[in-house]
Amino acid sequence: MVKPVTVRNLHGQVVHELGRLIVGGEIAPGQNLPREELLAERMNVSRTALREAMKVLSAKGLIESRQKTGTRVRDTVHWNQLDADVLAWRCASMPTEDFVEKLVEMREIIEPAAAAAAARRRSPEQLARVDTAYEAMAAAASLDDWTTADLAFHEAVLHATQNELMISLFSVIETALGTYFVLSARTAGDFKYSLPHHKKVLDAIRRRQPEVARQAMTRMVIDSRSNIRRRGKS
Amino acid sequence: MVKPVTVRNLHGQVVHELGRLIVGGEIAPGQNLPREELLAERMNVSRTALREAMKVLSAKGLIESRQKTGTRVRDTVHWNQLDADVLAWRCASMPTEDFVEKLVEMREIIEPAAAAAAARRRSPEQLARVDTAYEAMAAAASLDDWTTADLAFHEAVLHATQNELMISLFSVIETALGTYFVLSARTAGDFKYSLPHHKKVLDAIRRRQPEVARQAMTRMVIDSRSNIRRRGKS
DNA sequence: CGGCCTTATTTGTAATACATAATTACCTTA
DNA sequence: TAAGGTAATTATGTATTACAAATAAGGCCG
Repeated sequence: MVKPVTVRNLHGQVVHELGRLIVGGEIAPGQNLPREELLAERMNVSRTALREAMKVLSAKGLIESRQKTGTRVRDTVHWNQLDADVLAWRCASMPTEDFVEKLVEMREIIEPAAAAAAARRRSPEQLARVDTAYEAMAAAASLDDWTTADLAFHEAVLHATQNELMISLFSVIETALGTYFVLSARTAGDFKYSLPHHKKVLDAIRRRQPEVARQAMTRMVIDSRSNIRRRGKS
Repeated sequence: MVKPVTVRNLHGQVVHELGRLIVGGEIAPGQNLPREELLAERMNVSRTALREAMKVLSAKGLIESRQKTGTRVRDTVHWNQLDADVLAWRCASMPTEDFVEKLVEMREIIEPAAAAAAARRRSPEQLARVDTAYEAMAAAASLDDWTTADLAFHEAVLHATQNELMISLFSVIETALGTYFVLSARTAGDFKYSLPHHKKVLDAIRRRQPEVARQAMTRMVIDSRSNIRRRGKS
C-alpha cells in the first residue's frame, strides 16, 4: 500500500535525498550547502544531475542559489508547504502528533465546505458518481472494499464541487494523512458504522441542500476523528 | 504594485515562458513538446538551461519526460494547482469569471475556519499582532494605509492559527486574487466600513470564542464579496 | 580612513560526447 | 504466414569540460 516512490531518474533521487535532509532539519535554514562541485562528488553524481535537482528544490522554495554566495536553505516560511513532496518529507521525518493535528484540521475544514459546494453545483453525472460510490460502500463485504469505496465517495464529492483547487488540496492532504492513518476504520466487525452519515450527505447533495450537506459532513468528520487509529509502521 | 517577476536566471525565464504556454492552453495536454535539441535552439538557449527548466515544470506536474517517447504535457488533473506559479499563469491567461469564483470560494472557506482556530490557540504575542494590525486599520488615513493594515490583519489571524498549511494556502490564494481585485475596497470615502466586522473578529479571538470568531469572519467575507471590484488592467 | 579596483570564488551557461531506455521495424523460425 | 525475438533508431539521461558572470573580500590608492 505504501508506495516506495522509486524514482527512476538520478536527479529525482538527489531531489528526494536532499529534500529529506532539509525538511528533516538535518540541514537547517540559513545554512549553506557545500559547493556544487564538492556536493556532486560526495553524492557520486555529475554536477549536471545535481543542478537539475537543485532547480527542483528551488521551485519548492527549499533552497536559494546565488553566485559567489552559494546555495543556502531558505527559511521555512518560504517552503511550498502544500507541495506533495514537501508534505511527504515532513510526514517521513516529523512524526509528532501536532503535525497530524494540522493535517486533520485542514481535512475537517475542507470536507464540510466541499459537501456544501457539491450540493449547490453538482451535475447529474457527478451525483451519480457519488451515488455509485455510496452503493459500493453499502455493498462492501470486506474492510478493504469498504475503504476503497469510502475514498471513492469522498473523491466523488470533491469532484462535484467543480473546484479543482479544492480537489487538489484535498488530494494532497489526504495522501499525507494516509501515511499515518487508516481513515475512519473501526474494527472489522462494524466497519460500516458510518454508512448512515454518508447517506445523509448523499441525500443532501441529491436534494441540493448545501447547509444540510455541510452539517452532515461535519458530523461525519467529527465522529471519524475519534475513530482514526494509528497505522502500524509496516 | 504588480511585480513583473523579472527572473534573473535564464532557466527561470524558460520556465515561465513554457509554463505560460502550457497553462494558457497553447500547448494542450497530451501534446508532445519538440525535441530538447530543437526546442533549445528555437528558444536560443542551451540544452542544459532548457533541461533545468523542464525539471522544474515536471516538479509542478505540468510535463512528463520519458526516453524515446519525448516530453508531453500532462493532463490538468496532475498539475500542482496550488503552486504559486501555476496559479499565476492561470490568472494571466484565464480571465474568466468562474476561476475568480473558485479563488473566492477557497478564501471564504479558509478565513472563517482560520478565525475559529486562532481564537482557540492564539498566543498572547499572536493576539498582540492582530491587535496592532487592527489599531493600524483604525488609524489609517488613506486607502493605501488601510489596505496594507487590512492585509496585515488577515495575515496575523492566519499566523495565530499556528497551522502553516493554512497560512500557506491563504498566502497562495490571496496572491492570486490580488491579481484581479482590490480586496474589500469601497470608495475612498468610506473605506473603513468593515472596521466593526474586524473588531468583532478581534474581540472573539481575544476572548477565545471560536464560534463567535467564525461567525464574525463569515459575515465579513460575505459582506466583502459583494464589495470587491475589478481592478483596472494597468 | 574611506572609496575604488582587483581578484578570487561560486554559480550560471554552453557545448560535446556518450549512456540508456523504449519504440519500431525487421528478420528469423516454427 | 504468424509469432517471437532481436537489432536499429531516436529520444531523453548523464557526465565532462570550458568559460561567462556576478559578487564578496581584500588590497591599493587617494
